[in-house]
Amino acid sequence: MDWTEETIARLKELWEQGLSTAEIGRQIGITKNAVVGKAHRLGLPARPSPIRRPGGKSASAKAADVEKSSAPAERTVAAAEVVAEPSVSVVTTAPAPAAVSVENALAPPIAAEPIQEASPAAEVAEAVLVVETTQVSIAAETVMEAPRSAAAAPVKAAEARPAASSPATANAVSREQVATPSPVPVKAAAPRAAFRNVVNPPAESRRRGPSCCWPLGDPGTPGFRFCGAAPLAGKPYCAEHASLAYVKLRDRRDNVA
DNA sequence: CCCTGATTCGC
DNA sequence: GCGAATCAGG
Repeated sequence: MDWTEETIARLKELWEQGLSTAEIGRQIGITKNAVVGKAHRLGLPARPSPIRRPGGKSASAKAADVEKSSAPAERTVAAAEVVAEPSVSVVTTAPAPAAVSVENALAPPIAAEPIQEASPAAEVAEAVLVVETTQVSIAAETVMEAPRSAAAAPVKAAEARPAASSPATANAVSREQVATPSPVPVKAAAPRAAFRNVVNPPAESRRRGPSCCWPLGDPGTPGFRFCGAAPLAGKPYCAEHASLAYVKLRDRRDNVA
């Protein structure tokens, strides 16, 4: 691993976001050991560790430590949370499961994503509402379209995403997983892009407040920027990029970028 | 078993 | 400096 400025920056960024070391490693394409090692060397703030090593504190110091253990909370939620999503949405009933086979249903269709999470800002709530209603129409639309397009388009979408995110196998799916955006993160598959245009009207570019930090373009080059769309509550990415970032896999270790 | 983060230590 | 191996708690 050559630690370029970009990768270090990315490491720091993800570290500050509270991602687990393993998760950071997956996104950067290195092991968690490398992440921890580097973070340690960089002097990044330690996380609450699940263990105390013999080299460190005495046994008596243990009791004092116990109570301070407050976890990074939100991070732990992310995985489970996304797993739940496909079944949650009002809209999910319609096209997704039908179009994508059960074991590929990992790709929570965009329609399944953003809805219920509590949004701090009223502004966001509003946006969610818009999305929600839009989704309904999408769903209806897609239902009608399904007979002719289901065989081709949605399935392609399902397999295109993981393939684009990493060269690894796309079919093993049972757990939640963060896939690596390759250096240049992935143009979404065509069918998804179609959805996206409806679901995310170009309002996002002028939003204020938290913004999706999915990198677009090559870091260090003029065109590089971050997505900037409104992120999902509690996530660093917008709905679109969260769906790229969180991918189900049977075995995470197969998916290292 | 799975997960987690931290330390160690050979390279 | 790097990171695999290892540890140890949940």
